[in-house]
Amino acid sequence: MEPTVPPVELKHATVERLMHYYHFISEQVETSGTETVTSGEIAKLVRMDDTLVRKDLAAIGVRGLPRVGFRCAAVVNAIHDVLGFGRKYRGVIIGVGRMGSAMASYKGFAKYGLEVCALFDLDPFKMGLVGGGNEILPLSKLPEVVRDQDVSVAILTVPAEAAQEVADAAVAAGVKALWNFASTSLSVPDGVFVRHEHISVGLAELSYLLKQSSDTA
Amino acid sequence: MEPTVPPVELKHATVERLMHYYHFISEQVETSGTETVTSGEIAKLVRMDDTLVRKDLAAIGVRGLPRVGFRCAAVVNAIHDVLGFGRKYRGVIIGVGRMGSAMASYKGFAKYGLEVCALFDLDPFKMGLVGGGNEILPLSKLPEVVRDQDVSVAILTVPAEAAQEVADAAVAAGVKALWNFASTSLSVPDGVFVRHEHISVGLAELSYLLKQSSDTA
DNA sequence: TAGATTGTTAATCGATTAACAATC
DNA sequence: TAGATTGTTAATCGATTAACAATC
Repeated sequence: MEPTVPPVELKHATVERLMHYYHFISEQVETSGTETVTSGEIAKLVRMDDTLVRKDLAAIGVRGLPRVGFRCAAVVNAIHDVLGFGRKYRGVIIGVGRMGSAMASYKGFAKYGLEVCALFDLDPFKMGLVGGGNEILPLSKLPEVVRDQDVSVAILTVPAEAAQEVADAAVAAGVKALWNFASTSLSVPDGVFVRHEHISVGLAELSYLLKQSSDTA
Repeated sequence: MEPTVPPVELKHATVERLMHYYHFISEQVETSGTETVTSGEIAKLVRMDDTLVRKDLAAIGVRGLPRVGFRCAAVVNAIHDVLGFGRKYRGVIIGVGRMGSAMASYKGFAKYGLEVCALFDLDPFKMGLVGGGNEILPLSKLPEVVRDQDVSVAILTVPAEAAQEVADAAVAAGVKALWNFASTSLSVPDGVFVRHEHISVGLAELSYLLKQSSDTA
């Protein structure tokens, strides 16, 4: 039996838009139990053109019905499948400071397939402490854990100064992707994916926005 | 005296790229003390075309020198000025759970002009506790604080279910921008800026990436 | 049926890249 | 001077939007 979802190559921006639809439609279904949604409705709420919504949905193989729209469940399932939320993959958190601790006890990762299976820190005084059900290990154990538990992702919540060093260790240990929460650039070999979650980009946008509005005012 | 930096309207993507240059050049200066940098060098490290780098720098009024490149200090200062990092503005954190606590004690906001001046929570048992030097207040105090301390930004670190309600309260209290860390969409009136810091978008990208690479393998 | 909404092709728009003269 | 690098115009590319026939 063929999969309902065709193989697709999605752009970064498309993934972001799909997540937007995903949230929006899931919320709609939860709160008002709607069965169907039109591209126009989605477009209005996410403030974009309805054609683009239809294009995006067509790209992931969802078909709508004229006069009716799209089945909410079909859209949500298609996004779920295309983005691979049903697959399980494992990650480790490196750097158990405030941010790392918060991440370690966050329960929302599993919904998208990510299981955090170990915590690491550079500080020897933290060894053995427990966060979110996992013991904190020394970085020297990283290669072993990555290999034995088939870890794909290293979540970096270390200070900016330590980020490159830790990234190198994670890459050497064999992770396929880095999820970087440190405010710094990282250089990694080709083939390793890096997702930067720079809080400073958000800050920059806010700062710029407020400057603009005060300039205009 | 005219400002050295012309008034500019920057796109979201441009702000993001500028931050990338900003980090990269600052790091270079710190570690190797370089005085100048060429568009080609920047381009290589941030993996884009050098023409685009020159366009971006031209847009914020930085001029380079043929055969030499751009003065690092000039670039960093121009970005600093255009994005308004020198201006002070105030924010409040609403929702002092793990994430909110981590944010409350984060020292990196000031570098970009943001000062966190108050914490709020819905939980009456948290009232009076202190995080990052600020006492936790009930949400009922929000309008007063926003007015008296000229608060521009509300940082939302509440659970997704509470996000819309809290957003409404913040907008009613008069903030100009919301910085949303809850995994949910928000609807706000026109004129209020929302920056979503959806961790689930990052998760979606990782999930999709790992799915793709396992499909190809 | 009539009409709203889809799916898709064509047109537009903007962003990126190529090319190259100007310049230090 | 020779040549590397800038600044900028022109060309390309891709993404968004408009238009509209197909369809339920």
